[in-house]
Amino acid sequence: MKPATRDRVLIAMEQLGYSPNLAARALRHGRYGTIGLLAHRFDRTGEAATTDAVLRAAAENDLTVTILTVPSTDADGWTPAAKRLQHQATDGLIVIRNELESVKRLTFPAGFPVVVSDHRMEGVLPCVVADEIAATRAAVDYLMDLGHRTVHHVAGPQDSEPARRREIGWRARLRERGAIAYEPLPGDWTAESGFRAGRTLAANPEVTAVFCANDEMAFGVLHALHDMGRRVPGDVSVIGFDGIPLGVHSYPPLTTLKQDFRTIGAELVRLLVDQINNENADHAPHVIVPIELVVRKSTAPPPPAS
Amino acid sequence: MKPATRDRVLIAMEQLGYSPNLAARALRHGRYGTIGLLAHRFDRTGEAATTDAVLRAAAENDLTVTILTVPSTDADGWTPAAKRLQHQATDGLIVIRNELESVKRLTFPAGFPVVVSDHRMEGVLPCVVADEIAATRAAVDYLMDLGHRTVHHVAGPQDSEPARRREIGWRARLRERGAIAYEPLPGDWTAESGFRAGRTLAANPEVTAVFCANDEMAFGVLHALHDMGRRVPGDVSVIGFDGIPLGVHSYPPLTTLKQDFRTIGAELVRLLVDQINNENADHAPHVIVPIELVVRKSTAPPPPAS
DNA sequence: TTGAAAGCGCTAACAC
DNA sequence: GTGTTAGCGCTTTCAA
Repeated sequence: MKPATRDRVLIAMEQLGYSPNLAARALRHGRYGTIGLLAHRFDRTGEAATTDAVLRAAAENDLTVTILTVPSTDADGWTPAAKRLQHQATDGLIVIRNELESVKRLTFPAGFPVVVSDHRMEGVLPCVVADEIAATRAAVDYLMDLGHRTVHHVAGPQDSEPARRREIGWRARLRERGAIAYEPLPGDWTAESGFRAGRTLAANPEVTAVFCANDEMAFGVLHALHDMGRRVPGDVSVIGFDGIPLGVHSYPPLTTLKQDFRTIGAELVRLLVDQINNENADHAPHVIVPIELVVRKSTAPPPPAS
Repeated sequence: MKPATRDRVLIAMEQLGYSPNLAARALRHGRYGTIGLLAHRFDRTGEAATTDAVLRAAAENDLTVTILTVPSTDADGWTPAAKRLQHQATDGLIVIRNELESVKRLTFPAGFPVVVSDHRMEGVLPCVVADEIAATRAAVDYLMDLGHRTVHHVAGPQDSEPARRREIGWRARLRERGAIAYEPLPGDWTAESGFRAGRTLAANPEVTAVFCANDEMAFGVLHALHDMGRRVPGDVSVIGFDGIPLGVHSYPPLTTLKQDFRTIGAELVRLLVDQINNENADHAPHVIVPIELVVRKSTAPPPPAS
């Protein structure tokens, strides 16, 4: 076909407002050019950052992303959602943020491409995870090397696997170094829960270092510490987790364990595309993305008195 | 058909891993059961919160949401993206966060359902917008009633319509009340840009009140103010915009203009569904969502010396 | 009540 | 190179 003819057709398409019918194309092709993204909420750090990264990576692969939120954390919420999504027009599914044991309950049709960001699926499903154990070790080491005798912990919700791993890594490292691991304070990822935990911590003069399972809770802890007249980092050091942008401008700027969400998103998409194309030699590949300790101003050696 | 038979079929479907082919159904039906969401990025406050709300509302309407990010703010980025999305398998499109005049350039096939969150499309396309003018008036009134002689402004990017409206509202109200509107400091929504503006403001002893076009920049301003030894709210009052959750736990907790993202998302979906069903009597309905002034601890009367 | 057939819009294969 | 046709999997209509 002559280029000129081609152009004329394109122009005619434009004028008539014609565009190919995607449903028909998908029907013929057996592919939708769309991947599903299953998560809990999209207005929180981890989900939002990962979603953004997945969207970018998908765009580079000429894939559209269809999103399905899951109403509640409770186990029953997941399976119907997964069902619905797998019955949607998608070529595969990315599951992020897995609370509880819901993931184990997810059953997919044999051969339906799925990628998960959950440690518990190692070897079962392809997964991409952050190296949370190494990160918490680094945090504990950093604080103890500064001279702190132990590190207190504000934990995430108990039904969250990432929260569990952060707690496990923290406890294990303290034990290895012969420090006492005091019972962690319960949190639920929100700054509000961090604030409550912070009030308890602020009232305890023994506390010189606090490791929070995410940055939002660290914000709450900082707030409580200020409210109760304890100085950061003079009296108490605080370290967060995730590396949210606002952490650069908290008061004081927050030392944190920064996740590489861009890489996580890119790897999730890569693994899924491999599966869709049947290009994965490995049955259940497992990518570990490192986490970086970013030292800012909320951490310092403990006060001399202590 | 007997209920028992029905159950047996359902069980067989389950066992065989059968699920209806959505592409075929969509082809037959002429509907996809999917709406498109067009935006810029999803890891920032406004986008993320609105996205989350749209997702919830869509779920309630048994609609799936397909997302397309737009690589850059620049005008050229939008039209191809919109094209791609309108060529996607969607029954309609929600466009959020419209930078520049890109929206005007968006042309859709006649009758393609679209909802926009942009003031400039009033009367042209159905739109849902926040009442930013009223909000900025409230902010200026609140600060001046506290005794401040004027209010400085850290603006958002000039190519953003919301940023422009916030600036216009602020300037107009100051004029109405006979106060001087000093040249606003430029920002780009990031805390980093707020930090830079904050350093300039902190160096000017005349400054007693600062209105920031979003909360993230307010965080940066607070940081700069602290760094340079100015007290908040003792020396300088700071007010933000959006009402992000972390604003409750900044230091000090941030007075802000809180947007009702949930309502915005719900209305966007409602208007779109109306269009898809041809139920809109009004050609280009226009919903205005109010913004609430939330007073926390970053604002107070000016210091007596001033 | 049950079954058969046509057709949605596209593309790949095949015949001209 | 150009034109025609069959069929993807579903739903709806019409016939038995």
